[in-house]
Amino acid sequence: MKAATSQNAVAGQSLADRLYETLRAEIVEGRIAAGSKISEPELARRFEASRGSLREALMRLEALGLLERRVNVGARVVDLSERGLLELYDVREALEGMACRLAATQRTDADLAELRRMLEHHEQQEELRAGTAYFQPEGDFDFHFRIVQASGNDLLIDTLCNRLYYRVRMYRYQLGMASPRAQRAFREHSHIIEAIEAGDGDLAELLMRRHIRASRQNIENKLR
Amino acid sequence: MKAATSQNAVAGQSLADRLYETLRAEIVEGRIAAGSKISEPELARRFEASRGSLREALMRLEALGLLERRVNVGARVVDLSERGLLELYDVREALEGMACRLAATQRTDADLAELRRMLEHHEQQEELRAGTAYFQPEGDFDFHFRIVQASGNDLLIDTLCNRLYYRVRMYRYQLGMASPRAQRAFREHSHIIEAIEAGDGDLAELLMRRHIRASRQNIENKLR
DNA sequence: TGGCGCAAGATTGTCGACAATCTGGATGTG
DNA sequence: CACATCCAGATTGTCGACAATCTTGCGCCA
Repeated sequence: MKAATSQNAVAGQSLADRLYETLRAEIVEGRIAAGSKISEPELARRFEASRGSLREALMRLEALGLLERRVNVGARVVDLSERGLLELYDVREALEGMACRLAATQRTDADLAELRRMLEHHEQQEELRAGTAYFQPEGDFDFHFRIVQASGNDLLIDTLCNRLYYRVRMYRYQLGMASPRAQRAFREHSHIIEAIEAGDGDLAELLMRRHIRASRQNIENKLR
Repeated sequence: MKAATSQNAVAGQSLADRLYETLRAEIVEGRIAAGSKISEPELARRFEASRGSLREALMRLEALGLLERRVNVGARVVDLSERGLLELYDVREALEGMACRLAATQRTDADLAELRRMLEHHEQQEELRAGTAYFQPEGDFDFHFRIVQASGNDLLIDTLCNRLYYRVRMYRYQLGMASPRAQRAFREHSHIIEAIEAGDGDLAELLMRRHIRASRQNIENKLR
């Protein structure tokens, strides 16, 4: 093993990789404001990297849909909008519905056991927090995340977990969309697992789509 | 207006943009073989560009899902597989189904007129080619393409028309999946348009999903 | 003879500099 | 006073070179 040449070197990761991950987190969490302009020289100085490596990171962020770049003008962080959030829900409804359908027939026993374990964990947390509790967003999302991975469709997994995932988190962080539908969401998750366990793809898809549509409706009501 | 500095300069396009588009076409059409390794120095010499600009094009191709890159190893064109093709159909079924549902309520009159025009055009072509005809792939895809754009959901449009589009075309070119379901596909398209015109989102989605699933089934039968 | 280690060549990652282009403010004119 | 023009500064796009890493083929040893 060689010693790391830079301070934060990780095996199998390039400098551009680390810049990409760091910037991604800063954009998702709003430390770099939505809609703000990105200055390549400024960021390069801040991270003590060359503009080339930084540009590689920026291009990956553009591919993720977190940045928009225009030739000879530069990059801007995407704007968050009510419309964009609702669009995200429609795409999730379609893709996670399909993921759920596939998971009903493609899941392994390990997938199912893991889903049950997560559900139990959520139930305990809910009991602790009693009535004031809201479904912690990360836990909810992990649940969805896990179902997608049980679908066995690599393209679907990549699209949801690598492409849309960070956009969802960005909206949650910055528009604070923690859905306060604790018991209801818990029951819906529970029914979805049952359908998956029964191998009923039609029902599993239907339930997941309803679940996501209910979230969307909940947001829509809040917004007006 | 300034004179172009390079031979093929286009306004509002960078060199990396052009390399990206050229390479994308070569990969989609199989001129650069699926699964083959990409040599940065070789391609840079071939296009008389620097490695930097070429690398930018390669990174965009990676974001498109046409290349896979590993750190310190290089880039390879993705492999085409039966499994990958079927995965693509499942994702399309979910997304185009949703696009169809949205188009039923979001379409403009211009969208509808354009869809009808395309359908008529297809009908004429089919009459000309009589029985031996097969539904020309590009025409079929343009139809799907147009419906997606009528959905009004920018995220959905981008995902299907910028991300998955080229992967679909790559499979069509290289595995030659021209579906020989001419009359049937034509009738299905016709019914889809009617559902969209009637504003019946449920039906429009159902019909589109059946349509795509039938294509998938057709491919699946052929493969065994 | 088969397998391991090592060195040479080639490839990828990173960097700093130069050229082309855009942005914003000052200036002049109707 | 409004508007078009132009210039200066800054930013982005492109390039060639150097350093780090991987691959390949050879030699050596059990």
